[in-house]
Amino acid sequence: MSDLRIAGTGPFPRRLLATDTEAAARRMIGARLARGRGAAGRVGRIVEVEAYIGEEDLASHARFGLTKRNAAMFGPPGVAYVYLVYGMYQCLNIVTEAESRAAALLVRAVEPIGGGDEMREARITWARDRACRHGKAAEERARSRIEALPEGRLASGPGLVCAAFSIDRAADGIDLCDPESDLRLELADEDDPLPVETGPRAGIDYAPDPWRSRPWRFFVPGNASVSSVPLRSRRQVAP
DNA sequence: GCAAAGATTTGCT
DNA sequence: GCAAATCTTTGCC
Repeated sequence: MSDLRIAGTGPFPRRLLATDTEAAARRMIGARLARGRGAAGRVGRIVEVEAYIGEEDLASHARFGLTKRNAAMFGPPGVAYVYLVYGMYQCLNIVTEAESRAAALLVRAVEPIGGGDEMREARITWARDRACRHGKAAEERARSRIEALPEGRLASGPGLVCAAFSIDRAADGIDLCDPESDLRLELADEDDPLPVETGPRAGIDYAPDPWRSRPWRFFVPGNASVSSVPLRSRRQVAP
């Protein structure tokens, strides 16, 4: 396989994100997420996203209106919205639609195409920083588990994308459409279009219908890097 | 001020 | 299949 880290496809045009979010989601499948440049650069194809559209979307962080945490969602398109979930995982979103309209795409899975070794190192570093509280044995278990992972599973979940690309809250608000940015988006390879399927979003059982059922998860069917999603509700309602 | 839950992942039963 | 880990934000007193 050739080194695609140098053969870039060009910066991702902001106007493709300023439109309605469902259209942007389809364009984002196959687009590249890039961190750094040259020999230490990391690049992958986005193969799974979820759309969160407007303050009226009761599954979205924007449902409470503008807050300190979600401020980036209310900003211009092409900017990163990064948040902490469950106290330990960071999630990367790409802001869409016009400024003041709160909408974004959650990047749920990336297929590595360059810099897989660097992603693996970043995953191990991330796990070590967390496992250090649980002793050396836990640290060692995590390291050997990550070393055994197939390259395609290094960024197959929203928290894992951020671990593999070293993304944290410091990246909140940065411009992903700026080609000079260390963390940035690039166009999809036109010669290699990917099929797109849709389904309901994951982990939003707290939201009422119709939001819970909206088919706003977009993914490449059969792609090995797509995240494994819980198949049903994990909490049962008391009788 | 304080309790509760969350756009997740991992490990154990 | 289920619960723990871990901390910010929200919602209510």
